[in-house]
Amino acid sequence: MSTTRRARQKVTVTADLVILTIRDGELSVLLVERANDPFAGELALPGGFLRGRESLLDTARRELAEETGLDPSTFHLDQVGVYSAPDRDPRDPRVITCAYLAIAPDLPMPTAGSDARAARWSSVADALRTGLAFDHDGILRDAVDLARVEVQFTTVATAFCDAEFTIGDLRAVYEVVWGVELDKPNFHRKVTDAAGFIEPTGGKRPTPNGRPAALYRAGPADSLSPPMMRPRSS
Amino acid sequence: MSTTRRARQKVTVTADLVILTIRDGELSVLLVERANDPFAGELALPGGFLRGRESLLDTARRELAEETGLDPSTFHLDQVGVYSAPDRDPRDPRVITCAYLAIAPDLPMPTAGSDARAARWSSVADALRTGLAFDHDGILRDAVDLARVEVQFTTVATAFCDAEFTIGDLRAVYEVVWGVELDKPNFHRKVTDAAGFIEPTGGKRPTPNGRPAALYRAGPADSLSPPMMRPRSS
DNA sequence: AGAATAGTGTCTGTAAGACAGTATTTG
DNA sequence: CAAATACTGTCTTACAGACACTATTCT
Repeated sequence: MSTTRRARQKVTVTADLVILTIRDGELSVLLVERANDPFAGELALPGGFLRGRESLLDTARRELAEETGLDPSTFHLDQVGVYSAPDRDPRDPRVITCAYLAIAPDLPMPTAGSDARAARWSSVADALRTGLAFDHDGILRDAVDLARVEVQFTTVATAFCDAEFTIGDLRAVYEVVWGVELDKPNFHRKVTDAAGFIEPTGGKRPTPNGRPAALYRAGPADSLSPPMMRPRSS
Repeated sequence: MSTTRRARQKVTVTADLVILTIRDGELSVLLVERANDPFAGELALPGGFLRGRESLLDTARRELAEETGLDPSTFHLDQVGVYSAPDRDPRDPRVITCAYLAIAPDLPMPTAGSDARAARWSSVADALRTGLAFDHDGILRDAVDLARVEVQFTTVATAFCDAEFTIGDLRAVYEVVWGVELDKPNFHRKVTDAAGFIEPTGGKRPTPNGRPAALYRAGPADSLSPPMMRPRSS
């Protein structure tokens, strides 16, 4: 932290959110359609300006509550990183953003109780194919990469599920996030043996045609050791 | 990225550096003694203000060059994270910083050709015992945690070594960074089997009293799969 | 020769991956 | 009963960890 006064400048800071969920078997992200320039009419990640005496995490939590209408303390939020390229905002060369990754269950949204902007779910593949405003393509890619690593080493995969879920639900999370197929028997053994990952509730969920699946809830552990193994080709 | 103008504010942004190396068998960090308030006379991480049209990575690289007098392109730089608590700088509630981790070999410094500030190496343990200015204790802890993870999954451990190094040198890096003892034979087999991690130069380095060790250089791989296994109790 | 350090071989336990087989439901 | 889905058992292979052993240098 230099003490020279030379060339010190003030910049605008925002927090942007990558809210991921799984909808219809696809990894999906919450996007907003921009009402104003720059990039009016294009899709972008939700986000907002750092205000008052907030930390950036506070900003992210506040925006998350505004977008989803839900209690932000129920979400898992991780810092993805800072994006500070000088021309990422064409109207002001000095706007930097800090991106946060939020992982959510399949919500009954879009965004009851949100602010006026049109928010919608989009599959990550579509979003990257179509392209997003600013440098949000890169942010989204980085956030998805982070999510892939996080589900491997932590128990956040359960944050994609409802409060009660089956092992099949959890396996679907890994298959969608990693884009692979996993062996059902081995997955079952692995997650039931991982201490603190999931706990049986005692309940069962009927299946259309077959043996009902036991229900589980998230366990107390945060990290997984040994981690979930991702099939090679990382 | 909201388009409302309400409560938008400008803040001062800095990049702080956690430059780690191994000196005398201890994980060490480059610190500067602050000349001015706040925290005049205390030790802090080197850093400086975002200038002109730089990205924060540019700022970090520039500061790194100023502190070490070396070509910044030779260093490995990783973003640790953003620190934006509202009162982390007692004189201005709106100074946020982005911390970067740099990994360096044991340099012939302190800081030939650096700017006027008194820079010195300190062991990480001492730095955390004594305490640093601002929130730099927490930043240092986070950066060390990141380094511990990075050496596990990437080949950056070689960045702690000189251009040519022995397997014993590399093992010492892991032992110091992780604070553990590793089995020599197993470590040797593991790193020589890891594709692209290290390459033999053909040379040998004499030892004071014993068989000379073969010399290696860093290989082309960036990531290690399978990763280096860290003894349990993570 | 003996001490010291580098490097190899071999055994064992653990866990991942493949997959056969069993259990529990609906029609 | 057949079909479908959930779950269990077992075999194989890969690899981490322990550690005995060999190799090459110096005094």
